[in-house]
Formats: sequence, structure tokens, C-alpha cells
Amino acid sequence: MPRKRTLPDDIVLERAMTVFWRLGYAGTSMRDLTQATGLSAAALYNRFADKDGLFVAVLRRYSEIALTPLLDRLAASRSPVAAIRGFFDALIAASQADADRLGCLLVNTIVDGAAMSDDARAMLNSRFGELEAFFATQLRRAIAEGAIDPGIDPAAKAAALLGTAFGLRVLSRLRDDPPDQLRDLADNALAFLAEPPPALRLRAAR
Amino acid sequence: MPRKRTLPDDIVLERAMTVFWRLGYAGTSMRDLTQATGLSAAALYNRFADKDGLFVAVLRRYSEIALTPLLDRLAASRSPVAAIRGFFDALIAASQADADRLGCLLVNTIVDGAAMSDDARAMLNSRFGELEAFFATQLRRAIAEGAIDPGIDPAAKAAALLGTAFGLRVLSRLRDDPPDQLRDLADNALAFLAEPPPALRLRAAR
DNA sequence: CCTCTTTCGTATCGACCGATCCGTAACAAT
DNA sequence: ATTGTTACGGATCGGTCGATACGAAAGAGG
Repeated sequence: MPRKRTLPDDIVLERAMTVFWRLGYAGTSMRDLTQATGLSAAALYNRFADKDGLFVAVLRRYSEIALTPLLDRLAASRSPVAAIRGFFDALIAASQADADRLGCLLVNTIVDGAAMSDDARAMLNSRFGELEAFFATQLRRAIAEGAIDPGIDPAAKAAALLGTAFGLRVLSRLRDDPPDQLRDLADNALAFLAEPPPALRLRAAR
Repeated sequence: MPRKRTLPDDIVLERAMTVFWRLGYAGTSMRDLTQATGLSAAALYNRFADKDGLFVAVLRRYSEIALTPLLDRLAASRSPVAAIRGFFDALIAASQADADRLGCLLVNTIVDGAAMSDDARAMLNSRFGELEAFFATQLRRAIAEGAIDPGIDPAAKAAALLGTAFGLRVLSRLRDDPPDQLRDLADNALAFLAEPPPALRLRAAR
């Protein structure tokens, strides 16, 4: 019996996303959000309770668009090493296409002191836990296949890769055009994915 | 002939620093700043023109305290490799001592969309340029001494190390207690500092 | 048609924002 | 002591903040 919504949630969230992304949580006003979405403040409050609720919903939508499909696609890669490399390739490509240097909304939110409600923090822990688990899974697969040094600790390297991804996104916000630097950073962190020496490959194979 | 200032700038800036650090630029109000500093709003405006001027002065003071002396001390290290490793050791130690997980004010400011005035951006580029130059200098020294692979590109690796430092500070903001993970991240990025193979050492020595 | 339920726009709430005005206090030079 | 200059506190500026009250609009069930 209710009245139909004039605009789907997805569209509203994607419009609000551009504002939060550009100005940060505290820097974004409800006026900014009503202008960007085309909805009145009352309509936004009716759907998302308060400003923080809208922000958390935006973070969720962002993950649905930018993170989860990428990880799903990469997880189906031929080789686990290619999956990991592919993730960083995607990060570098995203940074190059990011003319306004907005970086990653989720990474920005980690650092945004004013945005850190409990709900927002839970969302970040969940999403980055997902990413770290992706890394660890691919590393374990690679070890099982004998593609990398079996002495590698998947959990430790997964955390290192997570931190490297953070570094990439922050570095891309600082500089005007650091595509080579992003590549250097990724290559340096991924050097351990090189073929293991023959002796180790034999040990892993038996 | 002017009246004496009741509080030195350094003290005012360090008190204001704690607020900006905790709440971010947009999340900090002048009321927060007057309470933290003990000065009236008029006195703060008299010294620092406006809120952004105060913020940039805080960033400068932060660098004077936290970054420059550390780099000066490390640059006097016995070995350049020890200088680089020492920087990341200091970062990890700072993160461990950072109970509130505030991270680095300069790194936070890179990401803080609302804080990015031209003056603030110039300050960040200057300070992180300083850090990157420190890395490059130490790497060149290490190559000249034959301590690392002479095939290393100092500029490329310096950028990679800068990005690694960013990753460390952001990772330390996300998690409750990731001291081991910070160590893993640093060790992974610094692996290339290991002793070069004998063949390369001979080539560098002649 | 009437009623119930939800969505949305308008108008507005008190609180707080960054910034300024103005009078006074405090010092150095004369 | 008087003058000139700066530092400071209290009061307050217009504007904007996040949030809400209220009623009209819009659809589904009766």
C-alpha cells in the first residue's frame, strides 16, 4: 500500500557517494546530499535514519560495486599468483583513471577521524577482512600448487599485501602522476611471488 | 612595544594538534580549538589568520617534532641500510605506542578531503618529498658502499618505500593490535635490502 | 470510493559554525 | 607618564548545521 519511491536506493547511494568521496564525512552537509541526490532531507532521513546511516549504506554500496565483483572475478583466475597480481593491476588502473585523485572511499574512511562511527568501523573491518582473506586463500593455493616458496606464511603475507594496497591508494592521492611509482611499489611488494628456486620446488613437489 | 603573548606558539600548536589529529580538519570546530588551547577565538585568529592557517601551522609543528629530527638522526647512522630499517622500526614503535590509533597526522591529512587547501597540500608535498629524498640518498649510499644490489633504481625504490610507510600508518589505524602485521609489511617491502649475491658484490667493488 | 500506509517537499527547529567587532590589558619606546 | 602597538576576552555576527513536524501526494486493500 505504500507510495512508490521516486528513486531507487542504488541511484541515491551512488549520487551521495560522489559527495562523501570528494568532501569526506564531516565535510559533507545534508544540503550537499539533497542537491546531489535530488531528494529532500526528509526523504533521505526516512530511508536512512540519519547522516551516519546514509554514509554506511554508501560504503556498502561502494563495496558492492568496486570490491566484491573484482574479488569474485579474480578468484576465478587460472593461477592464484595471477589473481593477486591482477588485484594490484586493477588498483593501479583505477588510480590512473582517477583524475581527481579521490583514492578509495573505504581507505579514505579508515583515516577519516570524523567518519568513524561503530557501524562504519564494522563495515570497514568486514570488507578489508574479505580482501585479506582473498589474499591468504590465493597464497595457500599457490603454495599447494608449488608456484611459490612453501616457506611463506600466508597470513603474514596477506596482511602485508593489505597494507601495500593501502599504501598504493594513499600514494595515488598525494601525487599528480605517479603511475610508475605505483608500479614500483606493487612490484617491490610482490617480489616474493617470483618462481621459487629449483631446490625449493623439488622440496614442495615431493 | 607589543604586549607579551601569554602562551608560546609551540604550545598553542601542540594543543591544537591533538584536536585536529583526533577529529580531522572538518570535524574540528573553533570551539574545540579554544577549549584545547586555552586561548580565545580572537587570539587564535590574530595569530593564525584563519582556521586553515592554524591547521597548516600545526602540520609544520608536527613535522618539526615527529619527522625532521628522526630523519636527521637516522641520516647520521653508521650504515645507510640501518638508516632505512631504523625509519620503519620507528614507525612501528610509534604505532605500538599509539593507543588511540590516531596514525600519522600528515598521512591522515593526505586523505582528508576537507583539509586539502593549497597551503596544506604544499606542506605535505614538501615533507614527504623530504622523506622520499632521505630514502633515495640512503639507497645511493648503500649502492656506493656495495651493501645492496647495484641494479637497484634509488628513485623507484624510494617511492616504493614512501608508499610502504603510508601503508604502515593506515594499517595501524584499522586494526586493534597489528604489531606483527606491521613488521611483516615492513620486512616484505625491505627484503631487497638483503646482502647482494657475491657475484654482484664483486662487480660493485671493482 | 474510502482508508491505511508510506514517501516526499516545505518550512522550520535550536544549536553550532567560522569569523569579526570592540573594549581592555600589557608591554616598549619616548 | 604618555603614546603607540599588539594580544586578548567577551559578545555577537549572519549563515549553516543535522534533524524534525506537518501535511499533501500516491499507491494497495477494502
